[in-house]
Amino acid sequence: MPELPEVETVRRGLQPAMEGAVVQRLEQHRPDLRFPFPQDFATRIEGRRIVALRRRAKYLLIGFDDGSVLISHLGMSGSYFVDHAGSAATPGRFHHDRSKDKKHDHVVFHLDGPRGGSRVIYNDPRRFGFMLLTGEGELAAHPLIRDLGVEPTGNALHAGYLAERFAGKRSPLKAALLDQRIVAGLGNIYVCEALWQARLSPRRTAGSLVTRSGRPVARLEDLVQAVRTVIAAAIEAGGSSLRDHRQADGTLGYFQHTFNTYDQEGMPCRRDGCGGKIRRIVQSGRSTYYCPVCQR
DNA sequence: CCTTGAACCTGGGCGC
DNA sequence: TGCGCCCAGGTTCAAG
Repeated sequence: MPELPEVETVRRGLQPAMEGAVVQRLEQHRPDLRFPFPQDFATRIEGRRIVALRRRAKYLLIGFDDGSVLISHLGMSGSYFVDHAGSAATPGRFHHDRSKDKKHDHVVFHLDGPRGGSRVIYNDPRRFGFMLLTGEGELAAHPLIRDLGVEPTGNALHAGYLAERFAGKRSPLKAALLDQRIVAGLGNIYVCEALWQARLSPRRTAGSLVTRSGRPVARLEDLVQAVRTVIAAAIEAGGSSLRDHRQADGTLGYFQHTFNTYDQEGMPCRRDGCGGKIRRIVQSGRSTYYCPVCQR
């Protein structure tokens, strides 16, 4: 589920319920996810007011009034759900569908906010996600945050930057774009989509987009534009809805309806006049989808 | 430094 | 109905 656009969608969904709210009680249903929960997790969170909900790459950052910060990563299957106390229950399918997953509700934040009480539930069947506590002062130097590359949404991502990072790299473009130390927040889906958009082959080496003197080749600009466009469109659409991904308010994201390559093996390429067929290959152990005809 | 592959964990889909 | 296999949005660690 969660690449950058999904995490951003989660952040926006949680913000109204969480910002300004006080954690009355923290409920944990197991001792760990991918890592053990922080020492005295509940004690350190209970009674604290949430002052800010931010995102860096695929990390959700929950800031408290005492300067502590909860770093939350959703792994492959993590999701948050807001249960507004006292609001009219959404009837039917949504509650019904969700109930079967209750055994994977691992953490519940009981909140008392300016707009009344609510529960924020973290669910994660595969438990690749995790939660850690750090301080505002130590955040930038935290090992998980320290080495992250630029956000794909801002001006820091430009052809000159990529040229510098790609120079001399023999690894495939696909792997280079998945490297969180270069561009932070891209994942398997959006890398495939961006490469299709830029007409670049995932198998081409990253270094092939840089001249010997270290300057960006013209097509590197296409790649920058493609990454920006794909990520912006995905955020706009509220994240993708692969399998059971839902926005925090329970509605489904719908970006999946516009995938040009991801999970489209065998389908005709959607580029006008291309006539190619989408192919699936495996690169560094993960599926890559692309059109061998128009992506070069 | 570089790269690939396995590992972590559960669930869904498919072939038999 | 069930079993076994493969696959899945991510990241880390070991080995070559």
